Amino acid sequence: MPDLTERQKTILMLVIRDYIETAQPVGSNALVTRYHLDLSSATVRNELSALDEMGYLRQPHTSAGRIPTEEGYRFFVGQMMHQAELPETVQHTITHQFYQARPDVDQWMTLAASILAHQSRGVSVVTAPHTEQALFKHVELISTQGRQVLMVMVMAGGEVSQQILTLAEPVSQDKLSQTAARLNGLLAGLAVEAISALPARSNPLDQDILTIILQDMQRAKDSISGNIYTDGLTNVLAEPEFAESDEARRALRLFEERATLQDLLARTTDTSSVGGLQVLIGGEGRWEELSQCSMVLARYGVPGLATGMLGVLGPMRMSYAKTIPTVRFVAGLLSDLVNDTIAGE
Amino acid sequence: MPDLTERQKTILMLVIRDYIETAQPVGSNALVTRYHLDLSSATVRNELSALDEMGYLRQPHTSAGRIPTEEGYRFFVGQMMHQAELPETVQHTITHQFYQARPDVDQWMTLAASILAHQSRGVSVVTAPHTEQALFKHVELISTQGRQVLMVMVMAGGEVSQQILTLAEPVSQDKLSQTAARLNGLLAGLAVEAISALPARSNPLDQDILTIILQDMQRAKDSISGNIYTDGLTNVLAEPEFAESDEARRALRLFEERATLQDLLARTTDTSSVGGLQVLIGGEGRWEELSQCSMVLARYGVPGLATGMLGVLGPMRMSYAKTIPTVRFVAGLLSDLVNDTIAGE
DNA sequence: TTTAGCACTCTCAAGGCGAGAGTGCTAAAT
DNA sequence: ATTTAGCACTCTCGCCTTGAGAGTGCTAAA
Repeated sequence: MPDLTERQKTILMLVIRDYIETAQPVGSNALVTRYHLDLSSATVRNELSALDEMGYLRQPHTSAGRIPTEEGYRFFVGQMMHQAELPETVQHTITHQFYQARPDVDQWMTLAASILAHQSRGVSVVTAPHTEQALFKHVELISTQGRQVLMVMVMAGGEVSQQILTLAEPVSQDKLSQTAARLNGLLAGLAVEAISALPARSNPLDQDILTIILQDMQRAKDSISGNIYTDGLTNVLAEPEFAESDEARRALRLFEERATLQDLLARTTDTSSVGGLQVLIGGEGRWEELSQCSMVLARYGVPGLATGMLGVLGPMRMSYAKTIPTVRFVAGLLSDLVNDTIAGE
Repeated sequence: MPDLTERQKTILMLVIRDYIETAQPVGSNALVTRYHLDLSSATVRNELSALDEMGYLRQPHTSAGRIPTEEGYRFFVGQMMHQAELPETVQHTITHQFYQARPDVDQWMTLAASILAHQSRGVSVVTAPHTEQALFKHVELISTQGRQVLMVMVMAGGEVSQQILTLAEPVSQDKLSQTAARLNGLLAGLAVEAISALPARSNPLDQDILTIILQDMQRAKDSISGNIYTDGLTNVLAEPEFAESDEARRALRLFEERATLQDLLARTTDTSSVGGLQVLIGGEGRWEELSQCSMVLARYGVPGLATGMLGVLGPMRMSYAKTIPTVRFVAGLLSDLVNDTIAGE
């Protein structure tokens, strides 16, 4: 990271911008003619050589143009990170789509994934907002048929978990309602730890349901509460660097295996950093499968209460100039929505 | 469809089986040596020529081996359709996995999709069981915060729809519970038509909720109630015929656009045909995107009450011998599960 | 410090060539 | 009337060569 001269900076930025557009190695001649530089190609050549030596650029082979290294991309992203803003018209379109959708977490997530994928031409991933505390709020027990009972549990923050239980013997709806009422009175506002510390209930039905509730809350707390929404998986196949599709397969498989993906998302951003973007370039050595890819990730929501993740995966030469502001904007939008839902008003 | 001699049939079957394995055009010589036929290559050549003329086989170019036409695949599938059975050990493994999963429709669907994709090495698609009648069963209204209310509606058959509503002004949980109780009494067991025929309610809150319920039920009736589960999207990228990935992209895109996929599923199998398999070869002229693909589809569930679809997409030379029995078996399994859930006991 | 000039390197597309695989046809064999 | 052997023919595929083009690094002059 020795200091670059202003001229080196601009040249580096131009090379990367050009390569992102064309996917072709860019040479000194192309650079000076295409961007009307007030320099000769020879001068540019010297600078390129310097940037090469400093590790920002490299040549796929001798006597080809330069392409960015991971370090180069990092510089590029660092430069543009703060300046880029989404055009107002696009902002309006996106906002509009959210207000038109049904007010339902599932819809929002799907929509967010769709918008991210379309805007960035990459693969999008969104996780539902997830309560860290897992505070009990309300439970309902609805008899469906015979011994089958539908349990719907709501946690503070609006997270919902539903499940079908099979009881040992049929129980009337009345009795179920009473049980639910008792539990609601008992558990309202409690966290997992508080609930598991409670003494066992005398009523066996109450105790059974309580156990299930505890399990569900634990699960809600541990995992990125299940659903991961993705979209645009085919976009990446259109990119020339994935034409032989072998690299593409490895990256896409990562997106199919939810467990690995969860791990990646969990490790990447800690839950306190809402608002900040993270750009992961080339897997950062930790994810073999992503060695050819980049990800732009952000956390949204209300820290400490309910947060989720969203991001975009693309080739390393993805259009950061478009992806970064889009991710940032959608993250902000989702944060607002979560805020509204939690605040109520 | 002129009649084939026995010898022609066996040769045709062998050619197709071989091509499915190797993805290479198969010639007369390879055929007779690899399968120890008691014939000379010249004889086989004559038969191949005949099968070619009848439209079951074709040559990619003069003086290459033969590959099956769509008609050929249809013959192949027709022959094996009835004989193929899944090995018992595999049956047990699959059954076991279902009994280990949580008893939850969402889990079942995910699992079914995963199993289908792994077994067939293709792309799987599963839709949740879907009530055709949409009979109201129960509604719950749970105040979450301020004017936000969580509505959970259960329909006969166990289909659940949940939604967050924003009321014009805050309403207490007591009042919500009363409203829910009133509506439950009023609507229990009614179908959409009966509900929309009801006179307007005097209580404005009741009327509002009623409207929402009606919307939800209508939506549940119309669409394949939302979720479509897929898995194994990357499998298809491993197939040699999709190496240049352009064909693959078109097919996969179909799977990403849920609307189109729903349309395809809806048109393909009518809801009465539970149990029967459908094999769609080469898009059958109706789906341009699938011109290089085949799909094995089945409907599961209880006809008239709750049915869903499941299937596998693969290259036209997919392993039907494995895919068909797998799809059939999983369809049967899901039917049983739906049956259990509905019957209660 | 910048630039012009030049020799050098490397890729990439196009063309040529030979091997190999497979066919269709004809004539002999069963 | 089938089946088979033999043979000429066709087409692909991999390999090589070749020439054009793009781009570099170096040196020496501005």
